[in-house]
Amino acid sequence: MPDERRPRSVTRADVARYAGVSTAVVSYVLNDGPKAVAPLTRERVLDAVRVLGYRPNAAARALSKGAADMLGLLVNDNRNPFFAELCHALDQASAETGRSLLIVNSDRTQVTTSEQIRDLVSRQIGGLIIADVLTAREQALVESLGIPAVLIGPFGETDGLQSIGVDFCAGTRESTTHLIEHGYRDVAFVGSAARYDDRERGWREALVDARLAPGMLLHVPFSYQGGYDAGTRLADAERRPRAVVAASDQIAIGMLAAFGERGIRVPDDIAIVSFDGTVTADFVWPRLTTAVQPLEQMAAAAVRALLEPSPPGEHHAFPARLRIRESCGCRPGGGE
Amino acid sequence: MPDERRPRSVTRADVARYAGVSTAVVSYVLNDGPKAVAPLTRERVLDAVRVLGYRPNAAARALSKGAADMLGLLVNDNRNPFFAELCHALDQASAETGRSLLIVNSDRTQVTTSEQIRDLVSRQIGGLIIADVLTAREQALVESLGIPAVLIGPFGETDGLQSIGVDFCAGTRESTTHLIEHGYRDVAFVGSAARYDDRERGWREALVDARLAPGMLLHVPFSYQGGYDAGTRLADAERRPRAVVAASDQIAIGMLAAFGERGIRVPDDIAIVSFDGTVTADFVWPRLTTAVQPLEQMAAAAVRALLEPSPPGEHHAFPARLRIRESCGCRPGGGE
DNA sequence: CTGAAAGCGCTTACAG
DNA sequence: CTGAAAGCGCTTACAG
Repeated sequence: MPDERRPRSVTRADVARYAGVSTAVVSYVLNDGPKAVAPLTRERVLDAVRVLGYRPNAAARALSKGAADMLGLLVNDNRNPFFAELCHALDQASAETGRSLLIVNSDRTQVTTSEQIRDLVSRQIGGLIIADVLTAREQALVESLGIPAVLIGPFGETDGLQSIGVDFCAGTRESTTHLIEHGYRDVAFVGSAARYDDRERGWREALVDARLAPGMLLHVPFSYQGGYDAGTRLADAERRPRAVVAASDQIAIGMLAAFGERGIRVPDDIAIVSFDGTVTADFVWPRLTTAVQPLEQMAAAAVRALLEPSPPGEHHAFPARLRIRESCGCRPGGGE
Repeated sequence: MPDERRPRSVTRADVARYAGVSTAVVSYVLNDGPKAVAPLTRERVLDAVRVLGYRPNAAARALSKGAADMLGLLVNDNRNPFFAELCHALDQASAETGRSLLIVNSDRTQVTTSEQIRDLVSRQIGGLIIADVLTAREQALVESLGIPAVLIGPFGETDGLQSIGVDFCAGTRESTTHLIEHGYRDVAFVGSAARYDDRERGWREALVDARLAPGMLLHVPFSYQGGYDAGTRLADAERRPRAVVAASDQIAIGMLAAFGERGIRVPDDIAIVSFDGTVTADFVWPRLTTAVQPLEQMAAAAVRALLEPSPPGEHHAFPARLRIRESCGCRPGGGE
């Protein structure tokens, strides 16, 4: 028996020969076009494919068509729970259109993001999903490359690119109002200093609506550590707020750790609401009341935006939905 | 000005023309081989590349070479924090060899894992990393495809495939022993029923070493929910154990929620150690004492195993390192 | 050290 | 409805 390892894979020509047709016809039936094929011929081809175990070579197809059945995703760090969930949703959504997702983390030191974008494009991706903040230069690069692109995540809207997000302002306003309805008058906010982020504004507006004085405002990175640091500062404040709005679940969880460490009880000593609706928020104690982002819908919209692009600059904001749990002081499932 | 969108990209032929050489020479300099090129010619080519802003077409290259500069990764669910960190490490490791990572989640209902494997291979990936449990059929498929493959994660070793993991038995044995040294005599174990998982054995051996009676044993899925359920059962047990070994951080965190909900204090009422060393373990309260898996090293080893394959069946186990924090009853950073 | 040319496996006008 | 053939942009023996 000759060397059988990595058998030269069967090619379109083999299928054509076996079925007694031209390779063109094989293409037509496999791609359902662009030409019609007689039902009987079609059956013969399909049969040959089955018998031979034929699989098209995606690279050849990509070269020929000038486009691979792949989408690119640029994300800062797929370990961040929110982005991990977003990646997953995007993988699903793009798989539903028969495309694979090439995920690239931009938090790498050896390579610039521009390099990564160029690399993605050289792989003939059909579109680029950006779940990351881009510098003006980088965005200009993306626009000049001429491939469909869409921004997704908490990065606001921008001229020149389509974008998908949620209504952060309304979401935070609602959760802040919820806290106020619990009777807390002194409501702090912990979020990022990013100017594209509307969560701070939502919090502010809710306080104004309720004619409350502005609460304590802390800017930290979007991470457990950021939340932990904020929690520490809140705990040590001369007048500790009675409630706090966290801009993300991660921040809230970091705060929980800082509070736990100091014996500060949530929600009894300080109530918390947060944003995102990641799974982890449901498995800390107390469970987090959080504004849930509809990731599946957002992901589907992002993929759609690549396949049938809208005008650049167009922004689609989905509503967040407040999920009530224990951290705000409610007793869901308790005595309702 | 004519239509400038998506300018026909500059090709190797353009570069060759501009530099006044053949396309072969362009290839030689860009790939550093297989032929040598005169220094001056080389400069001319490099210059042309710069001036024209040339980028090789990866699809053409893949077709020509029969291999894309891509590695495939099959993972059950990239949202699981441990696997999210593993994905990230693998992305880094493969990027370091100039390859992109095509990540595919197998937790999809519309498509079989075998289909996903075939799809990956049709994209001409240079190797397949499997961070997932495979059925015998699926593994046979991988082997028959003849591409380099490696199993990574808590899935043990297997004939026919190279694999990378950590020494679960020793790791758990060490953490269990640590608990015992705290004076706890009644140590439970919460893990999976998987026969490839050696963590249960490590726990058992530590108890035997200490001449302790076997503790309570619970089998649950590797998830927050699994941990939560286990925590509930532990809490409701007629004789609640004094300490528990969790097979993963996620399980431990789920247990923490169940305990928190019932007012059971950790570590005062029940001490916990877990496994994995994910970031989240450091930001719950109490912080988890956990056996850390050296993900970067494991990822690098996995990529290496693809590029210079070892004999199938070969297994490389890395040691886990116990990270002491508060959940076991220690006071790290406290009064040491 | 360099070039002309075949080939990788597809897709798709162009004829019939 | 089907086929012969050019072309996608690379790589790499094969000559010189």
